[in-house]
Amino acid sequence: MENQDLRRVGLKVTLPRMKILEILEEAVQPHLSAEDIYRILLDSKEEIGLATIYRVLTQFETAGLVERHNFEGGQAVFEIDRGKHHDHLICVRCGKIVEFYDAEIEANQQKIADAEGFKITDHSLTIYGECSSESCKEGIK
Amino acid sequence: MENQDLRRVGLKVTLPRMKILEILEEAVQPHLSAEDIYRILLDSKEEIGLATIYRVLTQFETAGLVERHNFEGGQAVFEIDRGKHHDHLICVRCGKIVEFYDAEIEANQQKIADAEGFKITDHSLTIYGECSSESCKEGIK
DNA sequence: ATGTATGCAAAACATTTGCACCTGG
DNA sequence: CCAGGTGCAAATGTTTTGCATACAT
Repeated sequence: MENQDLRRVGLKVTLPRMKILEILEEAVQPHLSAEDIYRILLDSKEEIGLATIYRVLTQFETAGLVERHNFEGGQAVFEIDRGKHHDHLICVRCGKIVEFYDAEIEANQQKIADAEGFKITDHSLTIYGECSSESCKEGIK
Repeated sequence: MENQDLRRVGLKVTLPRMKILEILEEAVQPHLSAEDIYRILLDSKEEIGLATIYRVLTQFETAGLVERHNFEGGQAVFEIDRGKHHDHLICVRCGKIVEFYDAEIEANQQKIADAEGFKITDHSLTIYGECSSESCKEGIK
């Protein structure tokens, strides 16, 4: 129950926060921009200001509930943090996003950071490419 | 001689372009934002508009002369492309940037993309952490 | 009640664009 | 000369902020 998640991180349980958390948890495509969330809320007749969405997402990020990704293309996207670290493969044509995890890559990153005397706080690996799905090739998107 | 680089990619040799290319090639810290370049030009008494810098950098990127990186923190940074691909390790405290290359990571990325049916066009790996330099620890920056 | 949260509008940024003027080949 | 380049100001798109009002506890 997400109410608990909110209380646990010290945030009051309010309607905007619950709705936004719900959308992030249930989205089919879990990588959403603030604007995406705004549109989804409008579609479900919820009147929540865009400014509130940005504020809430930033609070969620600080609280560790969501991750913010700065992929190419202007808008940041947010994704619920389910505790399983992963990186992303993004199709530059259709926008499809595939998550992946590679233990060897992770290990090598650690090795490199150690060698340079860095204590890792975060890292992001994003591979851009063209996927092979039919709909993408046809440009149907 | 950078005049040749410019001609080679089909750009007229103009003062702004030469100056910007020169700055990118000679900078001690080769990862510069458009604003950084603007400031450097101002310091050397060159009156070049910020809009021109953005236009020129975008042209350079298209021509393959420079790479644009979207690290965290709003501004994109540009780096001259010397043909040697590498990734970045960035200190979140003092901003220090270390470049690295790891053949195993590269190979693993290719393996993952292949497995998902993606043809890689680009990729970016950035590790954020805290470096161990004395000046950084002391917060002198 | 009271400290927080929200909504709105305005501000703040980074980046792009329109347009009149200038310049390199 | 003339296509292309530049400077300036204005436009854009995203994200943040100030402030008065509304809400959770």
